[in-house]
Amino acid sequence: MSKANATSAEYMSDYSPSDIESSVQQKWAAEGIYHADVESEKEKFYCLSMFPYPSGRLHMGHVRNYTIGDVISRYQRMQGKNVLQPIGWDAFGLPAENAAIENKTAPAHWTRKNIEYMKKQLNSLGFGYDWRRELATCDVDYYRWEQWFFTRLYEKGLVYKKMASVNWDPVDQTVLANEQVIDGKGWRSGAVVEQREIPQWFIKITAYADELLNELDKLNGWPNQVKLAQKNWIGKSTGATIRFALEKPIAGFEHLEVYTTRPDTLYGATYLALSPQHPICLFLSQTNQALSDFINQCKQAKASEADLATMEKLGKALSINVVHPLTNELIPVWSANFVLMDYGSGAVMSVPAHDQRDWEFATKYELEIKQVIAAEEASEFDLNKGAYTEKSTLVNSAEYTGLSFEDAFDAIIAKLEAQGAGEKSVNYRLRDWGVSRQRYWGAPIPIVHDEDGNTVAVNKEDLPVVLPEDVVMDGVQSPIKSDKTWSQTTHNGKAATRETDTFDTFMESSWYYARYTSAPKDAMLDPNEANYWLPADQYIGGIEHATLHLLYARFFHKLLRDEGLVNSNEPFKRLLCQGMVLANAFYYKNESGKEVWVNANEVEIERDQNGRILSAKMKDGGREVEYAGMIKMSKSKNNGVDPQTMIDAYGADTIRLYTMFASPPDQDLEWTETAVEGANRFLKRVWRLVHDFAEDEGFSEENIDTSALSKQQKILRRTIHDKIAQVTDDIERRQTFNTAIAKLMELLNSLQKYTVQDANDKAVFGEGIVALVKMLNPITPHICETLWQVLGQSTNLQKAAWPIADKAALIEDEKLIIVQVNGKLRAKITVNAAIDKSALEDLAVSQDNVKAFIADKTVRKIIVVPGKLVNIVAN
RNA sequence: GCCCGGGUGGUGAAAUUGGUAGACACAAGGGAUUUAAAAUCCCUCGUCGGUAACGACGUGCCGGUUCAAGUCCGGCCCCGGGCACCA
Repeated sequence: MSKANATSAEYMSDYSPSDIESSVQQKWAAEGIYHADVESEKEKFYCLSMFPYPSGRLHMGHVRNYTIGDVISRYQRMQGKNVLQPIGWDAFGLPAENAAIENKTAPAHWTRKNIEYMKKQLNSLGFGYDWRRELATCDVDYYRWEQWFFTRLYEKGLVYKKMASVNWDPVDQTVLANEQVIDGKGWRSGAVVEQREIPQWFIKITAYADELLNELDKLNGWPNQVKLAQKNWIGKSTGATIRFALEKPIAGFEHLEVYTTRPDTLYGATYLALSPQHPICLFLSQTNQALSDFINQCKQAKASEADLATMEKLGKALSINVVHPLTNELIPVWSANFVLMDYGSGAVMSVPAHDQRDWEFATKYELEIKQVIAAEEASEFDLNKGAYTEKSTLVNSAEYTGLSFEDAFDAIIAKLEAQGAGEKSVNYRLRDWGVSRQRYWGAPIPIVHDEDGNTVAVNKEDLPVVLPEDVVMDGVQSPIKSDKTWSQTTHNGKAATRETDTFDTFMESSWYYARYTSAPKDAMLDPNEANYWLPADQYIGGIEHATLHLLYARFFHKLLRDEGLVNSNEPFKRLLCQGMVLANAFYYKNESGKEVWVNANEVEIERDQNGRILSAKMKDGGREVEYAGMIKMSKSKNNGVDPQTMIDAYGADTIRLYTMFASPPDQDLEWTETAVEGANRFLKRVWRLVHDFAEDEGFSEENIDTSALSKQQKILRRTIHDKIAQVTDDIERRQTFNTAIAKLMELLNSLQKYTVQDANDKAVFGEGIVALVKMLNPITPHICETLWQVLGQSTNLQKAAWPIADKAALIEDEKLIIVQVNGKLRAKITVNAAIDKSALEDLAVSQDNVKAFIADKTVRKIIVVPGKLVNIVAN
C-alpha cells in the first residue's frame, strides 16, 4: 500500500465534524451506494426500521431507532451482502388534524412540510437509505392498493360490518379517540362522553388466530417478551359453551349462552350476568326505570380493559331466571357493568366461590356463594375473605364429587353434550380488527351504499377513492362528512353514497414493508421483487408495538400470501425492540396546583459532591422547581432534547456513538450531555491516532511476519484479533452495540499505549488501526470514511470487507488461573497453557495465601475448571 | 386488576453456558503541561479496617440448591411499559 496521502495541513487539523460530515454524505449520495436492486448472485439483507410519523421534527427515539438500523445495515454490507434499507412516512393520523386546526392549514400541507424537513434531518445523521423507495402512506399511489386489497377481502368474506361502541361527544356530536377523552370528558367540549353503538367495518383476524399463535414458535429471532405478549393477546383457551334455558322466553330468546374455562365449577354457578347492552336488558328497560337508569349510567364508562378491571362492579337484578342444566334449579339473571357486549355472547356464568370478580359481586349484592372445589390446604380457604381459584378436587357436585379438574372437565362437558345443553369449545381473547375511524385524515374506506340500499365494495375500475386534500378543518366534524357532494357518486350506473369513515392507520403500517420492496404502478406488489426481499431479515422499533402493529402486520402478511402476492408466511425474521430515551425532568406547581413542566435548559441545578441533583431553580426569576428524575422524553414533560441541537454541537457521529454506547439497545437510555462529550472525546482520540500513524511511514498488513513476532507484538496481535472476534459477535449475534463499542475503546487504549519501534511493530499496529476504523464504521461512518482516505485506501470503506479474526493469533501461551478456597478468591496464578491437571492442583495448593487458609483444615476435594479456575474445598 | 420488563459503585453500565463482581465510560479528587485558562496526558476511585500486603462485607429484601449464585429455585418489596380509537 502506498504512503499515506494526507497533507500536513490535514494532519494538523483537529477533528471537526462539520467539515467532513456533509461532504461525505454528498459523496455517498453521488455514488448511489445505498441503492439496492435484485441481484441473484449476492445474499440479500433487508433491514427495516419502523417508519416515523411526520410530526415535525425528529426526536431522540427516532435517532436511536434509525441508528440501530443503520449500524446493522452497514455491518451487513461489509459482510458482502446486498443490503436494502428503506424509509418512508406513516403519514395519516390524528395529530395532523389537530395541528391543521391550530395552524389554520390543511393536514396534507402540514404533513408534507414536515416530511420535507425531517428528511433533511435523516440525511444529516448519515443514514444510508435507498431514497428511491421512499413512500408516504397519504399518497394516493400508496393507499389505492390498500383500498383495492380491502375490496378483495370483502369479496372473500373476510370483511364484515357490525355495531360497535365508540366514545361519543354529545355536544360536538362527534366520535372521539380514547386520547381525546380526558377524565371521562371530551377534550374540546368538556362534555361527559358516552358510549354509543355505531356500525363499523371489521376484518376477520380471528380466522387467522390459530396460525398467528402457532407460528410464534417458529419466530426464533423475536424476543420472547414480544412472543409472549402476542400469545397472551390472542389468549386461546379451551372450555365449554353452555346454554342455560330461560324460565320463560323473553325478547325472542329461549336460552342464554355463556363461555367458561371452568365447566368443572358448573355446580357452583349461582347467577348469570348480562352486559347492560344485551338485547334482553334493553327490552326489559322499556318497562323498568331503575334498569334504564342503570344502563344509561354504564354508557358513561370508558370500555378499556384496565378501566373494566378496576372500576367498581355494579349490577341490577333483572327478575328473570334461567334453569341450571344439571340441577334444574332456578338461578337469577343480573345485568353487570363489567360484561362487554361486543366480546363473546355478552353473557357470563358466575361462580362466586371460585372466581374473585364474581365473589366481589356476589358479596356486594348478597348472592349465594356455593363451594364446589375443595382446597388442597384448609388454611388457604376462607370464603368470607375471597374466592378459591385453584383447580382441585370437586365437592358438592352430585356424581362428579371427588373428580379431579381434568376428569370433571371432560365428564361435565360429555353430560352437557348428551343433553344438548353445551359442548367443548375454544375461545380467543383476540377480537376482530375494527378498522373504521370517523376521522378525515386517513384512507377512505372503499364502500358505497347504492340507491337500492345495498352496501357494496367499490369496483376496481372506480378506485382509488381519493381523499380531498384542499380542506378546512373546523375541529369537530371530518370535512368529508360535512361535504355532502364528496360522498355522492355512482355505482354500476346507479346513484350511490360513499362511506365517509376512513381506515385505522394500522392498515397502512401493516404492509408498507412490502411496498418498499416493489412498487409497481399497476399493482399492489410485484411478486418477483417482493419475494426476493421478503421476509425482512431485521426489523427494529419500539416495544410499544409488541401486540397491535406487529400482530396486524403478521396478519396482513398472511392475507397477502393468500392473495398470491408473497410466498412467505411471516414478514419479519428477526426483531429488535429498542428501549425509550429518558432525560431529566423538572416542574413546579402553579397557583391552582397544576404541574408546570420546565425544560432543563431553563433551570439551574445544584448538585452534591457525588454529582446527584440536590435542588433546582429557574434561571429566570429563581423560582424553586422539583426534580422529577429521569423520565421518558416527551412534549408533555418538556424534557425532550432536540437532536438537531446535538448534531450541530457535536456532529452526527458523536450522537450516533453516544446513543449506541450509553445502554444496550433494548434497555432505556438516559440522556446525559457530559457523557455525550465523552463520546466526542473518544472520536478525537481515534482521529489523532490514525493521523499520527498515517503521517509516519507506510505499512502493509501483508508484511507481518507472524513467525517472528516478539512477545509484545504477539500480545498486541492477540488483542486485535480478540477484539475482532468479540465485536463481530456483539454486533451480529448479541446485538449489544454498547459492549462492541467498549471493546473498540479497549482496542484504541491498547494501540495508544503501544510504542512502535521496528517494521513488524508497524505492521501489527497498522493491522490494528485498519481493524479499528473498519469496525467503527457502521457506528460512526463519516469519520471512518474520512480516516480511510487518510490511510491512503482507494477502496470504498462502505463496501470494504469486515475483518476476520485470525484463530492462530488468539492462542495463548500462558493462562491466568483463579485459585479459590471454598469458593473465595485467594490467589491468581499465571501458568503455561499446557499445564496438566495435577501439576496445576499442586501449584494452587502451594500458594502462600492458599496455604494460610487451608492450614488448619483438611482438603476434601479440588475442582478444576480447565484454563480458568481451581477451587479447593477444605474444612 | 391482568400481562410483560427491570432493580449491580456517586452515575450509565459490564460480567455471553453457574466460575475473578464492577470491563468500558461519565462525574469527582489529585498531579503534569500552561503566564493563565481551555484542550491534552498521567494517577486514585464499591464500603469498612489496614502505611501496605491483605482481610471482612457487598449485586432490592427473606429463604433455598451448589464446591461455587448478580446468574438457578421459592416467597416478597419497589420502579417502568402495554391493555385493542395516540402512533
